[in-house]
Amino acid sequence: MKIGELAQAAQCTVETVRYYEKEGLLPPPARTPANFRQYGTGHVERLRFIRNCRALDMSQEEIRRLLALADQPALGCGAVNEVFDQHIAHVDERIRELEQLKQALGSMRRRCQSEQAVDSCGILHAIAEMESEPRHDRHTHL
Amino acid sequence: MKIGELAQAAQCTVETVRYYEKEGLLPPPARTPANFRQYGTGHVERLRFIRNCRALDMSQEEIRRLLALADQPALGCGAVNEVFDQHIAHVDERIRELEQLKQALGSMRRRCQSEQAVDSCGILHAIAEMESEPRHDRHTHL
DNA sequence: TGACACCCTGAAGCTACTATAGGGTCAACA
DNA sequence: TGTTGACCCTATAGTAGCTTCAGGGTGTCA
Repeated sequence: MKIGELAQAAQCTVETVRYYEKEGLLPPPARTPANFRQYGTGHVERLRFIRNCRALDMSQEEIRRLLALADQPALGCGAVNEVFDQHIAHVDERIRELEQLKQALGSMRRRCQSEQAVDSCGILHAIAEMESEPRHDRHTHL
Repeated sequence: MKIGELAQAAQCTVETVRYYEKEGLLPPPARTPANFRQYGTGHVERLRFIRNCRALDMSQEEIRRLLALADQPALGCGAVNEVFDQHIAHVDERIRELEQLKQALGSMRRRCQSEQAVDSCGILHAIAEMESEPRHDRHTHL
């Protein structure tokens, strides 16, 4: 099958397919005499796997690890579970961060109930009065 | 004050300061004869405001809107509240998305309790069996 | 005079793609 | 036979919000 069919089978665009090939997630397929990419069912499975991982918000790096593990049938799946558990932990952590953020935003929002001049807007004052802290870099991609 | 002092006052790097200038969030300051940037207290306030907004996970676009509103003291703060409320809504929505994701990941995780060969790993099978859906693009930056 | 901390510009790198430009291939139809 | 249209190709640049790097200049102290 050609790249357009493959893309449709995995519900993504042809650009994404070519991108995954360039990134080494999808192996380069055979070519027709006219230099068109030619794919088989193995490619469909692999691409769908990648897209499903992305739908679960995994990073390219996590997917790369999963694929490498899946490619070695001799292995046990302990390492797979580990990658998965780490991903779940990332999601949990991001939820906690956002819940905290929501609290902070809510209490700032309550400082401006009525419409007033911007100079005396409680929200703008609340922002200005925050303690500037060095930005803690995110350890997740979510 | 020079760029290094300004950066320290707002707990960010000098590169970030120069970046904000290039993006138009921070107005270009005067220069010394040696072409060094020279800042005053107004710059400190504005930079701290920007960094505090970023600490609240606002996008550059949201910050740009807030600054434009704050720069017009004649205005009422209704528009400010609107930007803020929209941001809160973004956070809420992202939390809901991640909660859903967490549910999905949890039920997949339960399909592989014991260590086994990767071929029969419940997690890998669960991923492979997912319905590939076209990716819905995120309407928030979070 | 040298060492060192600080400043300057411009360009490239990060993630996961998307979009664009400028071209080639192939089957069908007039 | 020519041409239209759907598809394919490569290479490059753009997105957000910075960070890092290369290759220089400036200012102060010993």
